[in-house]
Amino acid sequence: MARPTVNDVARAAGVSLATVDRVLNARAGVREKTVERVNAAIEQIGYVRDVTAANLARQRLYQMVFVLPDAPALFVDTLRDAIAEATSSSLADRTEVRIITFPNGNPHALVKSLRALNADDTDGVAIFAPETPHVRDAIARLKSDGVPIVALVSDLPNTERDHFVGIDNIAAGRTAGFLMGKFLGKTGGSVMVLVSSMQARDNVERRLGFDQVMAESFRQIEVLPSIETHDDEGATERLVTEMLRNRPDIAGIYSVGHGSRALVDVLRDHERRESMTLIAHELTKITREALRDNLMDAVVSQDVGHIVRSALRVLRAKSDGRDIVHSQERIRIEIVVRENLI
Amino acid sequence: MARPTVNDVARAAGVSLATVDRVLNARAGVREKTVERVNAAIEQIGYVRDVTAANLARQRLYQMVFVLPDAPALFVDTLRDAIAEATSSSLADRTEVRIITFPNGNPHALVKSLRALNADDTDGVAIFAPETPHVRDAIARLKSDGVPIVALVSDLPNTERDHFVGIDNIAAGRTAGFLMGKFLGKTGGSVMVLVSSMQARDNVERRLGFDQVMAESFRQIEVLPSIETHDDEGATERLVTEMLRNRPDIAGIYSVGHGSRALVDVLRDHERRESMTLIAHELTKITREALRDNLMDAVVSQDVGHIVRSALRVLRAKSDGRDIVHSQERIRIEIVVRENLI
DNA sequence: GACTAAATGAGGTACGTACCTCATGTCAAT
DNA sequence: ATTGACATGAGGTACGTACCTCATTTAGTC
Repeated sequence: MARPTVNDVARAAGVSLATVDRVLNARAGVREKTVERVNAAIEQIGYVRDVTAANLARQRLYQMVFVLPDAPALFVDTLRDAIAEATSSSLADRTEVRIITFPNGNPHALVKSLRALNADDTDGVAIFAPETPHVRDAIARLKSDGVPIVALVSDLPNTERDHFVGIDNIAAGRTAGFLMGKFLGKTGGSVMVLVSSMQARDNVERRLGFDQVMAESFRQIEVLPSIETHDDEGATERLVTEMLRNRPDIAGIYSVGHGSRALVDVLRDHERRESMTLIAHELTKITREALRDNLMDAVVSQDVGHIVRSALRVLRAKSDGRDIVHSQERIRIEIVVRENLI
Repeated sequence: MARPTVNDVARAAGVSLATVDRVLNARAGVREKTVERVNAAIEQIGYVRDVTAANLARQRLYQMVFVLPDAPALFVDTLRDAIAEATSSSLADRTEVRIITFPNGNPHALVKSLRALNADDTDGVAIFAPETPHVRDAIARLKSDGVPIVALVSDLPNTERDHFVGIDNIAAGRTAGFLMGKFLGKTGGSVMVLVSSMQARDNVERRLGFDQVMAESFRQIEVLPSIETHDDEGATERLVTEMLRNRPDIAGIYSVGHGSRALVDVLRDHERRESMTLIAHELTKITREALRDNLMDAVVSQDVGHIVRSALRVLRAKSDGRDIVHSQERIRIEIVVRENLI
């Protein structure tokens, strides 16, 4: 009944402890046939390495790095808070977390930061950044150095990142579209769409998914072209105000990007506030208050706590060459309304 | 920089390792003043016990028990699957899981099962059962034996359970009500409500929340009295079929309980299928398919995987007398629609 | 069969903590 | 001053694994 140990493996394989150790830790100097015999024994008696004992013996300290932009969007702050919270309890799993911030929209600064990292003092990197050629190169270098890398929130599919921690943004856009369609109902109307930037992969994908659903299931609703805000709050306020003045047919607003402060500010005291259906992404202080005040109807979000914990789990696993449990690492697309706000 | 150990504490407090050990493990034979000195030193140098090393030394094996009904509702199977999945990886955190099943609606069998448990071979119990006087007594006995207990899915507030792992069911009902109101829109109509049993606390609370929101925000919708199904599929089919025949004003159906198979079966080929708004609880094989097939509009759910993992974490913490991180143990009320189905 | 290189074994220490024993210290009551 | 009770110290072993050294065996080559 008791869990088998390395000594049991040694006995079962008819070799010494030292040989089992060499096999387990992939050290050289063991004949292929012996390796097989040991592995067979491991299989047969169901040995599983005691990771905690191993880490204790190894005096393992995982040194992880999060790379984030200093974008003015509140979502990034939320993410940063989640990292801070994970850090406070990370001591328990021998994980040390550093955060590197790079100026928003400055790929050179980002690349410079990434260049400072190396395999000696970092066991894993989680990156939230747009995919540019420079970033691709920097990631390739880190990978060739043997540093595990995960993309955070926005995927980097054309790089060698080991894993993507975040939601399927097309599906997130589809979800927002479905809700918009259902909420607007038979009457229909037009929908204004605000995106941060058409450079940001997640924004583009959400818009794509939104349009898909609208075309498939809600033909009575007209979706207007995207308005790019570039996270500029002043500009956004002007654009939204003007749009609302000129287009009485607008019945809904879909905020695709990571920040919705300006939009909420405009609408809070607007005369059309009551009749407007508002759907945004990411649960932050702003969207939370807007939901509570019945100003916003739904928020499509992702749990940043999960994202951070998942990123750390995946990086630790990759760093140890272990497999990950995919079902546990799937990040859900959450729908938050006034009533299930926490 | 390195994490302080017991030896550092001993040095800082000016006592021996043995005394620190006595203090840490609450063993007798240490003067009050010395205890204080050691605790001060712990505080000052920021010592945190290495739980993994401690468990290794202690050869700790957490023996946890889940107590579940054999209700025919699919949700219980889903929960059982989640426990099975958690069990497969529980080896890593020295946790052994047993499942005890009791016949649905038979409190005596349940109490008999609980009586068989004792502090010697169980370090924690997670219970999903209705709160009856017998159950209360059984729980009180276990608690007086020093066994940590958490209520699962449905709370047992009048018992001495240490914690409740599950959602706020009033809020869950409110969420369902909000969606129903939004989906039905200005036109309104009547809503049929199906509950498993008015004995089940979670069902009652959901119904309560649903009615609250309807009364507050959607006065144009008439909510009909609850229909009790007692998880009897044949009876449910008859009741629903009849109701739909007699009441052309019904525009929505809210399924409060843990099972929706019969409801889905009736509606799948029903002529009014298209015009009906359907909202149910718990993501199972049945509701999942119904969402996918556009038969159901939304499911208000709770992640059983989280519930199981959270229950185990809480029980381990209680068993060690450690505090729990409440933010991590909060179970979210999830809204699942066709587009964010995983 | 002698030589060499590679493979394996034997045995140790260490990680941070738990838990044990035995010796020695302290203090107050007698 | 002696006794006894209690407090504390010293030092050990153990948990399961990593990693080290050195000796010994084995396999392959000539």
